[in-house]
Amino acid sequence: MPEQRTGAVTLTDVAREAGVSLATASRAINGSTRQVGEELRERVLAAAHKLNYAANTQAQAVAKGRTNIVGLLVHDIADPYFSSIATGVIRVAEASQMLVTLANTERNPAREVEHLGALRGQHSRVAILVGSRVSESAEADALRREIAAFERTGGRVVMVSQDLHPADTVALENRAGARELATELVGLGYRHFGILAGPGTLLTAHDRTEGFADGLAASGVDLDQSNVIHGDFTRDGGYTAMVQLLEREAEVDCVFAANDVMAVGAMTACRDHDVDLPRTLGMAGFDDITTLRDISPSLTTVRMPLERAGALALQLALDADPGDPPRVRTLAGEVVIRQSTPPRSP
Amino acid sequence: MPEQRTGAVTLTDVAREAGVSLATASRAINGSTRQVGEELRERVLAAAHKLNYAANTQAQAVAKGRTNIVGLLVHDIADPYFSSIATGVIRVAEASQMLVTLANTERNPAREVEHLGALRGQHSRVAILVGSRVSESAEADALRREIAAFERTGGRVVMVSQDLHPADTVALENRAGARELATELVGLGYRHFGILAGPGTLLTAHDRTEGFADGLAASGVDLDQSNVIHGDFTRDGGYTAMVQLLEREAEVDCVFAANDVMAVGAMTACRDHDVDLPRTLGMAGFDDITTLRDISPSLTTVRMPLERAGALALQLALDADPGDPPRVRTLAGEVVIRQSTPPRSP
DNA sequence: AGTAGAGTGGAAACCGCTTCCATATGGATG
DNA sequence: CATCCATATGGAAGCGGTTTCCACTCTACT
Repeated sequence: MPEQRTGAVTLTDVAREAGVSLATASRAINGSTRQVGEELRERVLAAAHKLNYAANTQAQAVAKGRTNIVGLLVHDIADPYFSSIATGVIRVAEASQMLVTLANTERNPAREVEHLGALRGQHSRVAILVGSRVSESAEADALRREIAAFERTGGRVVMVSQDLHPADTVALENRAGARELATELVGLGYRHFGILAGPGTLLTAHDRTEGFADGLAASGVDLDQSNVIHGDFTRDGGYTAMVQLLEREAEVDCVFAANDVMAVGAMTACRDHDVDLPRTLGMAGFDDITTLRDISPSLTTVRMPLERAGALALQLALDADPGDPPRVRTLAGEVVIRQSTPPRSP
Repeated sequence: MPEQRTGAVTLTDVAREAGVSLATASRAINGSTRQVGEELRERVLAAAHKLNYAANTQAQAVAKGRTNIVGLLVHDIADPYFSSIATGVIRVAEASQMLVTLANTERNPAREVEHLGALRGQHSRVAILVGSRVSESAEADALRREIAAFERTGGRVVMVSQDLHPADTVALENRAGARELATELVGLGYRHFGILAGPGTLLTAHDRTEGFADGLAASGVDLDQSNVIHGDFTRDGGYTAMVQLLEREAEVDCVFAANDVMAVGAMTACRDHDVDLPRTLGMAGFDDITTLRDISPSLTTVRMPLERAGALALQLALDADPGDPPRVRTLAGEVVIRQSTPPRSP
């Protein structure tokens, strides 16, 4: 019986069982450039299997100076936007034998910085930060410092959002998508728009709102700024903002919500207030989250390849050698017209 | 300039900067039973802050023989059932300074075992396995072995599902909830039921289906077994099963789906086939996932405290000392009648 | 004054693994 | 047959921390 501190089977146990040195056991099991003779290799593997050996990854990490950990920071994993992206990350991670550690930042930039520090302590090889950047520069500076510290340890940071940090980035084309959506909606006959804009400080929300406004302007449609309602970038935020918009009793024939989650909340608000969607009011969102498949009326939106964005983020980091300059991949959206915005005859 | 292998700031750097020994620096920063003099402690902390030191958690883990990692194994993080539970786990983990590593098992018991082995290699202090157990005993045996191996390393396993392994368990009361739901639906006037049952091998699906059938029997209502359709425990599975049920053209006035995700898919199938919910057909689900807030007609279901189940799972593990006998907490559901099952006059 | 005891600091051992380096072995070469 | 080189194996030195053990100082008590 091997002496036990933790009760775990160690490589020493395996080596003893197989009657070889520690070094040989290590080489046989976890591979290396060095060759191990056929017979010994098999003896070691048999011993490992017999003892049900699982290598201590922490010890490996300390010895090798690097890990197979990818840290994933999302605003809220229960939000389908983030869980789709996470799915993409996880898929690639599994294929590359990497472990994913997950944290919710709850849309708080300070927590994001804090968690990134934790990932640095963990010596994560990759950190993926998903979600909109903010416009406040104090937060951005703190993040920039922490990114630098993280990369100094040999890790790679990837942002899935706006391209404004010196790190690999999967940029989602918010402005162009929103702009195109606006154009199409005008083409369908809508003229009087309300916007559920999300928080002004979130760049994603801001870009989408601006892109949409641009599109309207380019089509010669006026936007009444007082019909632009700010609120949280969440389902509840959408609900609340929609209620506010309804209370204004403004003449609006179509509402654009800066993301689908808000749009879905807004649709429920409409239902609760006996607004007949889509007859009296058009509605459009952004992202094409999977939830939409079961929402009725089906929601017009801009489809973003979310799962792909997550997968791409990790691939970007894994392909890079440490020290390589940051790379940026831009993913475009595609407007999808559905039942929630039937053609209007003005 | 400290000599650099990885470029990371190490405790040695901090100690040198503060002019103290490694031991003192360790005691000052990461705490211990030992006291460190006020002046030295402050010098060390100042040095750590100045160098932006982040302790190498891998090295700590190796030295201490344990980690602050909780491994979370879910079937599919993009499924709101699992992401709600995950949210609960993450919340408690953050409060306890633990890191969460996440893996999707894709409803594959073999992958579950494999991942649990990986968590053992990671020396996770806690492993939380979320999701239905299966009835095949070969898989169950493999899992049992791996659980034993995991606990031998000092870790704690928690199941969120059925209580049939020697591990801490948060058991969700599927049978009673489904039974009560059946009773209430009969009370509302429904008599001819269809069931979208999920896979027969998944115990959760099985328990809910049986509980529901029990409830019908107790209320003196017959269930036509040919109206029990099996399918995947997913949104698509619900959609497909519902289509099959519709094609049978059986006389059914209410459908029970074994979980909400299936029910939501089934509702969409109904819409696509011009079935007028809830006028011509009642529909009920199970779980009360958050998505339901925005589904119309609102869905009758059995509310399970999912986020709480996740939180409880981790608490259970953290409260326990290694070697304590497994504890079981049972969480009951609560029937919630909504628009999808209006009263019927038979 | 002498000594026990508490409190504080540093040296060194250790955690489990990888990897550098030295050594032994065998075959090819002269 | 002696020499050289390539290669497999083992010994031992790290990796970055924690913790034990010991030395030392300072107080309190007889």
